[in-house]
Amino acid sequence: MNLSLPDQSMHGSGEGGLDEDKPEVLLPCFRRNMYEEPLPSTPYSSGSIISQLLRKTLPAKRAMEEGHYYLCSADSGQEDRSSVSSKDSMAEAASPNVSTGASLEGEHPISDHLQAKRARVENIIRVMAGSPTSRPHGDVDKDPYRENKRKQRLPQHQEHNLDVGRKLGRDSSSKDEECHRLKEQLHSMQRLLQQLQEKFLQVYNQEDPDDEMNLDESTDYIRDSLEDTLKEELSRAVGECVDRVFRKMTPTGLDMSPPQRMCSSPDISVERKAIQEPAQSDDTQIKTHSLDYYEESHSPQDQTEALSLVVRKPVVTPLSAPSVKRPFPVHQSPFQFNYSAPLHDSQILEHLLKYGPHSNFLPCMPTAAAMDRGSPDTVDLPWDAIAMRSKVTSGHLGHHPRPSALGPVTVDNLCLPHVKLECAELQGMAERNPYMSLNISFYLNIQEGLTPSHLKKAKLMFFYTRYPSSNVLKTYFPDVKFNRCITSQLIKWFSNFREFFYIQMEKFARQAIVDGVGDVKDITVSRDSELFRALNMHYNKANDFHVPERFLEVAEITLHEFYNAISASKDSDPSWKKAIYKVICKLDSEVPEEFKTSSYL
DNA sequence: GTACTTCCTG
DNA sequence: CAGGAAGTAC
Repeated sequence: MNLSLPDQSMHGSGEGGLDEDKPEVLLPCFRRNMYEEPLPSTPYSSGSIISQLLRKTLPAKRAMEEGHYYLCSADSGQEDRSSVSSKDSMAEAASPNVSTGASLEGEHPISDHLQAKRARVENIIRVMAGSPTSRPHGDVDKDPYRENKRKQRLPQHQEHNLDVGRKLGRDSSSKDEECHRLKEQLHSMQRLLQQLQEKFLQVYNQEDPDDEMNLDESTDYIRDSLEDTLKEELSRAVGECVDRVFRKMTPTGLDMSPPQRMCSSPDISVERKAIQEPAQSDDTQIKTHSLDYYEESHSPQDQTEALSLVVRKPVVTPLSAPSVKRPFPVHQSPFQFNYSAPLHDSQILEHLLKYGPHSNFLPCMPTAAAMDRGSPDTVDLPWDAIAMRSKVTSGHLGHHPRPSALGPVTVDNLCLPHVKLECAELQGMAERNPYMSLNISFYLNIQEGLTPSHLKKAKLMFFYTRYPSSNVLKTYFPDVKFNRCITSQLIKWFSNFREFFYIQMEKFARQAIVDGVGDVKDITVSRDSELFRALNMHYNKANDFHVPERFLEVAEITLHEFYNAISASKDSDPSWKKAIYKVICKLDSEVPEEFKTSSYL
C-alpha cells in the first residue's frame, strides 16, 4: 500500500504505489527457495497408499479396478491394460459395472459407464471412510489392512511412543523430534489426500467430452460424502498433530499460562471446525513476516518433503498413460508449504499458547509490516479478520468474538500470500473439472465471502474501471470463491460505486452551471478539486492509495458530459443519462496486475 | 431464464 | 451498502 499522501512522491511515477505492497518487495528474504528445498523422502513415501489399500481390500476387483488406480504406474498400468479390451479407451476398458456385474457390451453403455464411475468413486470413499484415522482407536489394530495403512502413515509416531519411557527425563530435544515426526505424519496425510484427488482426476479426465452430463451427475452424487471424508481426514490429522505438539510442550516446563481453555486437552473439534472454515488471509503479509522470521532462523535441513496438492491434470491416454510412475507433481502447493518447516507451527503454536492471539507474534512482525502498510489496524494478528469474513455489511464489523486460538495456528497463520499466486490457476482447473473444485478452497484458504478488504480493493479498482465484467472481477479476486451470489454482490458494489460517482458528477456539473461557468473548458478536475476530494473520500477513505491520473481525466470528462447535457437541457429526457453512461463505459482502463495478487491493498 | 444495469429506498 | 423493482439484452 502506498502510504504516502497523494501529493507526496515517495515513488517517482504517479501510479507506482502498489509495488510497495507486494510481498515480494516487502519481504525479499522470503523469496528464498522455499519452493526449491530438497525433498527428502520418507520411509513410507513410495508407492501408492491407495493402491496398497485396494490390493488388500478389493482383491477380487483388482483386475478391473487397477486399470484405473494404476494408470500412473508404469508397471501395473501396462500389466492391467494387457488384460482388457484394447479397442476402447483406458477408461472404458477399465470401467465395467462393478455393482451389477454387467458386461462391457451391456445394452446401456452410458448408464453402465456412469455406474461404473460411481462404483469406483464409492470404492475410494469406502477406503477413505474405512481408514484407521476415521475409526475408534480400539478398532485400529485389528484389521491387517488398516494396520498396514497406519504403519505407512504413523510409523515414526508409533516408534516414538515406544520410546517415550526411555526418553522421560531428558526431553529437551524431543520436542523438535516430535515436531519432525508430526510433520512427516502430516505429509503422509497430505500425500494420501493428494493421491485421492489424483485418482479422481484420472477417473474423470478419461471420460469422453460428451460425458459431461454424466460427470456432473456423478460429481453431485459423490461430492458431499467425499468432501466430508477428505476434510475429516485432514482435519483429524492436523488436530492430532496439534494435540500432540501441545501435550509434548506441556511437560517440558513451558509457561503455559494463560491458555486457559485449550490447556489440558485441546479441543480437536474446534480445531477441525477452524480448518473446515479457513479464515481469511487479509493479513497474510504479517503472517509472511512471522513465518519468514522462522524460515530464516532454521537450517534447510528442517525442510521436509514437498508435496503437492496442486493436482495437475494427468495426461492419460492409451499411449502415454503408463509413463508417469509417481503421481506427485513436483509443483509445490501453498498448503504443503504450510508445513514445510518443521519448527514453524510448533513455535507458532507455542507462542500463541503462551501469549495469546493478540500478542505481538514475533519481534519483527508488527513494525515492518505495519509501517509498510501504514495502517494501524494491520498490526493485529488476523484473529479479528477471521471473524469478519462474510460479514461485510452485517453491521458486526466493530467487534468480533475471538475464534478458537488453535484454529488460525494451523490454518490461517500458516497460509501465505503465495497462496494467491496459484489460486487463479487452480480455479481455472477447477472450472474445467468440477470435481477438482471440491477442496481447493479448503486447501488454499479461498474466501467463501467478501470481506471489508475486498470492498476496499474493489473501490480502488474503481479508479481504473467503472464497468468491470464478471470475468475481470473473478480474475482480480482470486482469493474469492465465486458463486452467483458473490458475483452479484461484487457487481452490485460497482453499481453502487457508479451511482455515487454519477451523482457527484451531476451535482458538481449543476453547481458549475449555477456558479455561472460558461465554458466547459473552465471545468477541470484536479487533486485539489472539491469533487476529487469527495470521490477520494468515498473510494479511498484512508487516503493511502495514489489515485491514478487517468481517473482525474475520466472524472473531468464525465463532468463535462453532464455539464453539456444539462446545459443543453437534455436532462428533461428521462433517459438523458444513458448517453453519458455509454461514454464513460468506454473510458475503462485495465486494472494493474498488482491487484490480481494483492488480497489486501 | 439469466445476467446486468439503473433507480429507488432504507 | 443492500434489497428490490424495472428495464434491457442475450
